[in-house]
Amino acid sequence: MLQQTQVSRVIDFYHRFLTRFPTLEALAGARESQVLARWEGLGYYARARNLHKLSRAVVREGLPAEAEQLRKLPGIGPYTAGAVSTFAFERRAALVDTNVARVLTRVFAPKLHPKRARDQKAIWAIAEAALPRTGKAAWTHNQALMELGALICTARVKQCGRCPVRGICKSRDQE
DNA sequence: GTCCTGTGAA
DNA sequence: TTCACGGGAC
Repeated sequence: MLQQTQVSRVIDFYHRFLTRFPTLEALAGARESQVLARWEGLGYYARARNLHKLSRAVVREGLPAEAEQLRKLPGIGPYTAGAVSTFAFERRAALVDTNVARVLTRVFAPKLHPKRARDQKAIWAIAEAALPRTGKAAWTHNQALMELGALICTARVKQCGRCPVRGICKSRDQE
């Protein structure tokens, strides 16, 4: 649900969705039309169809922990694969969403453009290089990167004065 | 108009 | 590599 969709918009849909489909088995057993009905208004309906397909695959074969394996599931791209691997399994996996891409480019590589397709490889390379040694530390590191992007290093009004990494940031506001 | 915890198809 | 896909907030 969070793919290209703000957290504040997802929360209500998320709770209503889980009330209707409390388990993966419940979701897998539902008709696609029922799943789409609960998605109505959220947009990007391919996500609902993919999630439904995914539930059936995972009920059958289980949920892998490695990003490379997660990638094979419908609707799971590079970002979600990394997010599930690190947040659900505490693996040492990199993740780049729109927030992280913005934070990493601002801090380490101001010449890269976070939205530009041809810069994505370089941004992922930075994300890999910035990863701490252990999976547990990676969990915290990735959470911190995303929170920094969501709360401080935001797209419109960045709050450099409150930023914990302003000392090493290559895009910090001059005071 | 830009942005949001992107992905799959062309 | 580029593009369509939703909808709401700013």
